[in-house]
Order: sequence, then C-alpha cells, then structure tokens
Amino acid sequence: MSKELTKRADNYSEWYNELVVKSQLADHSAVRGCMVIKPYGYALWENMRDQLDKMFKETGHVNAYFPLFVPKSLFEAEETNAEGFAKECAVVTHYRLKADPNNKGKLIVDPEAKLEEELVVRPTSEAIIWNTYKGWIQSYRDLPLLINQWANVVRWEMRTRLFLRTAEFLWQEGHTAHATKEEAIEETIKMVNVYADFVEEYMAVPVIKGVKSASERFAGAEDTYCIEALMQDGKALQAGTSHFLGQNFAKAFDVKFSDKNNKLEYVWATSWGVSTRLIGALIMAHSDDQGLVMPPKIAPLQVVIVPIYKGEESKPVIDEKAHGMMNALKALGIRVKYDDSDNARPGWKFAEYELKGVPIRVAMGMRDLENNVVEVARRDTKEKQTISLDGITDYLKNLLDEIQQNIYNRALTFRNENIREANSFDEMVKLLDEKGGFISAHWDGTAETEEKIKEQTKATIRCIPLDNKQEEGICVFSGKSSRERVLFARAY
RNA sequence: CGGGAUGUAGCGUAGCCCGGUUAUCGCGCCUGGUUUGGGACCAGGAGGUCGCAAGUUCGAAUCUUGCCAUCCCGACCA
Repeated sequence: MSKELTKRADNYSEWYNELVVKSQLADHSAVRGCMVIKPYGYALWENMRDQLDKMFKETGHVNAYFPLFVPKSLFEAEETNAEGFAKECAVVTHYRLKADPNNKGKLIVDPEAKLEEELVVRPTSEAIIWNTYKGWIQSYRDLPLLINQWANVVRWEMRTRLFLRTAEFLWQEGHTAHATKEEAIEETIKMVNVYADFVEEYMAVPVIKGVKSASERFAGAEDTYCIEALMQDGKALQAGTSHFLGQNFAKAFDVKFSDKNNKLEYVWATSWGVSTRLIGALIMAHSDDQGLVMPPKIAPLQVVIVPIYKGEESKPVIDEKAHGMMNALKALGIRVKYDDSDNARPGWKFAEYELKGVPIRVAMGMRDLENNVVEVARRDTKEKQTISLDGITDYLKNLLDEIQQNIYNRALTFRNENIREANSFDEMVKLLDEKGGFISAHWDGTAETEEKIKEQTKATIRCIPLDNKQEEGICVFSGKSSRERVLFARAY
C-alpha cells in the first residue's frame, strides 16, 4: 500500500476514489460498474442495516423477500414507473448456455433457450410486489400492509462511482399499502423522518428534509420526500427518498379492498429506500487527508489498542493490561481490537487506523504502564492525551459519545455555513461557481424554469424544505411571483 | 453512449515513439536476525498470461485491429 493519499483539496474526486479503495471499504470488480464490498465496508453496512432494521420494526414494519426478476409484462404495468426506469434495465433473455461448437472450451448462449417472456432484473420492486399484494389484500382488515425488504437492485448506469452510483447496489425498500390517502401520506412522512433520524444520529450527517419538484420525483410517485445532505466539496447528495405513490400502483395492478361499508376501493401506497450510497455520503461528509472518519455509533471498530513493546520482557506485561482493557470495553458493548500483530511497527499502525477512521486509538507502552496511564488519540480532532488507567473504560465510552457529537456538529456547521440566499440569477451563478453548497432562491414553480436553470448552471432543485417559511418574492430566473424559496445545488 | 487518457508482479513504475539477450526500479511479500513512543534496518529469497483476443513479422511489452476495465469531460441518472 502506498503511503500517500491524494489531498482532498487537490482533487476531491481522486481523493474519494483512492480513499474507498485504500481504506479497504470496497474495490472495483471484474464486472463493469459493479463493486466488491470488502469486509471492512460490509461491517459498516451491517451496522447501518441493523440499526435501520431496528427502526423499521419499531415503526411496525416486517421484512419479506421478493424475486430478483420481474416479468416484462408486470414491469410495464405501471407506465410512468416503467418508462422512468426502462433505459437502465438489465434484461434476461435466455436461460441456458451451451458448448460453442466452433470454439473448444468456450460457451455460447443457446439460441433454443430463449425465454418466452423476458425477465427484467429489478431496478426497484414496486411491480413484482404490487402484483403480489393483489393476492394478499381483500379487506380493510388486511391493511395497512407494512413490508420492507433488504435486497440488491440493478440500474445500468453509464457512469459509475464506488458507493455513489454502482450498477448493482444493496438497499432496503419499504412497500406499504393503506386504506386511506391520509394514512399513506402519514407513512411517507414518518419514514422520511426515520431516515433523517438515522442519518443524523447514527451517521452524524445533517440532512434537510424536503419534497422533490415534479421533475425530480420518483417515476410513478405523486410526491417524493427526501433527505438531502451536503458533501465537503459543496455538492449535494440525495441520501434517501420516501414516496407517496397515490393509487397509481393499485390501479396498475388492480389491488382493491372492501371498506367497512363493503365498498370496493383502490389501496393507497408508499415506497421508501436508502442504499449503500449512504456509505458514500458518510465518507464525503467526514473524511480528511488522513483518511476516513467513522462516526462511533456505526464504526466497525470503535477503539483500537496498539502496544508499544520495548524488549521481550515488556510483551507479556502489556498484553495482560491490554487484554484486561479490551474485556472491560467489550463488556460495555464497545467494538474493540487489540492489534499486537508483529508485522507492523506502531507508527505504521497509527497511520493505518487513521486511514480506516477508527474513532479512538489507545497506545500502550511500558513508559505508560509504569505511570498507570495510556495515550488516547481521537481520530476526529487528532488530539492525543495521556489518561489514567483508573476509570479508563468509562472515559473511553464517554469519549466515543463526544466524538459522535463533535463530528455531527462539525458537519452541521459546515452545512449551515453553506446554505446561501440568492436574490438574482447572477448572484446564484456566482455563488454556485465560487462557493457551491445549497442556494436558497425563489422559483416560479414551473418545470420550464427549473430545466433552464439546470441547463445554465448544472444546479437542480434538491428539495422544497418541509418546514419552509412562506415568503413572497420573485423567481430568480423568470421574475414571476413566488411564495417560498427552494434549495438548489449541484449534486451527485 | 460521444470526446480524451490509461492498463507492465499485491501497489506505484521504467522500457513502447525507433520490434531483437534473462522486462527496470521502489514499496509490499517470504526466511533469518536486530528492532518497536508516527509509515524500521541488515542479509538472503520468491513472485510476470507486459489488460484480453486476433493479426503483421524470422521475432511483439513495443506495430495494427477488435474487445474488456478504470479515470477525466459531456450526455444520462429518484
């Protein structure tokens, strides 16, 4: 492994790519646009997944699993959704290979094994799920149906980037069915709140909750709620979405229920999802020139203990102290590792764990133990302190909380400093070019204006914030009247 | 998918223009030893389909074509 990481300020994009690979989160694979999530990256995903899963269950949802393949006829049933995803679908057309008669040892697709109907590899699962729900829902007593699935999906993107946009990615998708419009909207908002709580509290990434404009809306949705985060290079990242689907899918798949008055009604739907893209958000929100900065609550490893041996006789003494500390920390539920590997010296280990973003490093040598202390280094501020071994476990536990809070506060300050009001188009362009970040500006509410602004500035409307104050003004582009500001940004 | 660039050991690279002994160097790896408070040192050693495939040639890392992958700029993208 080479020592130097490209500097964040020199080339943000290169810094990001190198960081993902060098910190062992993920790697490119032999398949175009698809990544291998390595053990360290997968451990992070597992921590995120487990917490989200807990929050879904606390809000009444259960998990199920639906097929990877969607017959084309089902996929095309909801037209808006199908058209929205059509150009990025992988399609299975055959079910068998055979030996190539002209090329020994090679295989060809067996032309006789052509499928009667093509299978679409799910880019999202509304179609197969709503086709299934039709058989599950007859009465209002079957509602609400609150189901989530953890799955992989495929979207054949032209240009991919590790975690941020891969052809295959892992995610969860919730699909719920409700008796009333009000209840479905309530669910949609509830889940965008769950996402915001998770991302802010566990990933320490502040987000803005909002609603998408019509042109940024999910294909097939009546309304798309989202959480938008700001990366350190001033670009926005959509971190999660929750869709109110109205009765679109119920009508497309003919899902009706009898209400209390025995009247047949179409059900109301929502769907919501977050993906491994969140890991990209985590990296770009917190990391620095030394590497990743993991928020303690989801860090695969929270504390690493590095021994510093001086002569053979010191080894058993340090080992014993370290094991004692490790066990005490484990008893408090802290994820800790004692790295006594002898193939790297302390300095190398320090740099390595900084690259991986481990929140706390404890260095333990004879010099320390003679004074009943250890050296504690925190990753977020890179501060080193000498701490007494008496009460060290409680100290470290509290420090993890403090680091979590500090990382969040730092990201929040950065985010807040990078929301700027623009009152003219010139001002907007200037701010986007010189500062980046979110631009709060009046918009006339039309797709035409939105499109023109996008063409001229590459900035899109990220969202209309949920708690937006109502304020009379004029659209920065068209000069027409507007009732509120919306957030524009260049985005990933 | 359009324009540009790149691909040589696990990583980073020299050689390619101008074809010709055994493919260069550093890091890492293995063995032994000395070490260990910010990416150790000495000695010895292993590791190569030169991205893949075809072509030109007596001979290809080097020239030609196709393909694959990665990066940058576009287009595309909830």
